[in-house]
Amino acid sequence: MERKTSQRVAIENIFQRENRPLGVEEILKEGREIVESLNQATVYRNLKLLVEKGTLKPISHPVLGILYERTGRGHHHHFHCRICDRVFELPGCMLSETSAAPEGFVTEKHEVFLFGICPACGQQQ
Amino acid sequence: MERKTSQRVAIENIFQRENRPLGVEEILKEGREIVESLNQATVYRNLKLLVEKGTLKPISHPVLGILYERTGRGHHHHFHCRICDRVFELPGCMLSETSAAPEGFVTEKHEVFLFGICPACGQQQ
DNA sequence: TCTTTATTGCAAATAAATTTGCAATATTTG
DNA sequence: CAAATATTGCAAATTTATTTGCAATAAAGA
Repeated sequence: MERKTSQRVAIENIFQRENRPLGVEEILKEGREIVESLNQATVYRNLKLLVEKGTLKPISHPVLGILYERTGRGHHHHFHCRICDRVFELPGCMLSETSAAPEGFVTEKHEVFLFGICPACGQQQ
Repeated sequence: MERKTSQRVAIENIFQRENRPLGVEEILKEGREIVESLNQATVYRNLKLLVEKGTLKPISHPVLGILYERTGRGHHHHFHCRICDRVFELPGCMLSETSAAPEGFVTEKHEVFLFGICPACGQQQ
């Protein structure tokens, strides 16, 4: 049966706390602040389990590569801050799929990636 | 000085003819129909030159990875057909950057990827 | 607490994409 | 046409991301 290890708990907590898509490197870095021995392989293994369990799903970001985000939060877009390099989920959708493509194209789904400066970084300037 | 080899010309012609973003594999496959000896390394080397020259630019597609498209065609979105796996450029933009992100986020640019069925594949069904 | 075994850390192994060394080839210019 | 050298094909080398074998560790239940 599945065991509740400190590293597994740490990884899950990081997703809860950050509440945004995270990459392996980021998870590893933050995870080591909680469990200093945390290894890359452990992160990969737990991410795989969490994806299989349906807790997380991988997304492919055009700049940052593969990130993991929590499932079950409905359609949303992604915002990438060029200052802090964090990605945020933006709930809601301002894109009309029917008018997004010309006549003849049947749009079934879409992904929107926004780039710029997040509120936290904007204030510090 | 730069030489006009058959393989270089072939690669440039493929972009002209297809008029859509292309991946290395696709370029190699089509290129070999023109110059059968065409090698992968040659494709990579020529793509690099064309990018440096400013003729092409790489885009990172969330599903297909890195594709190359011709520069100077203004802002557009990308449509990926799940039947033929081709990517098309959709000129125009139906996304309002100001309303795309909540208060506090400063959006500087964006990328939209649409997924579905292209006109050609839609007709064949 | 003891036993079972899931999980971890580490290093080595894979996988996939891209680059590079080098001899052979082909384009360009005199 | 000959000479100079940019370019190619090929295979090996890199690079980066991810996976795996294995012995050591640590949850969980009896």
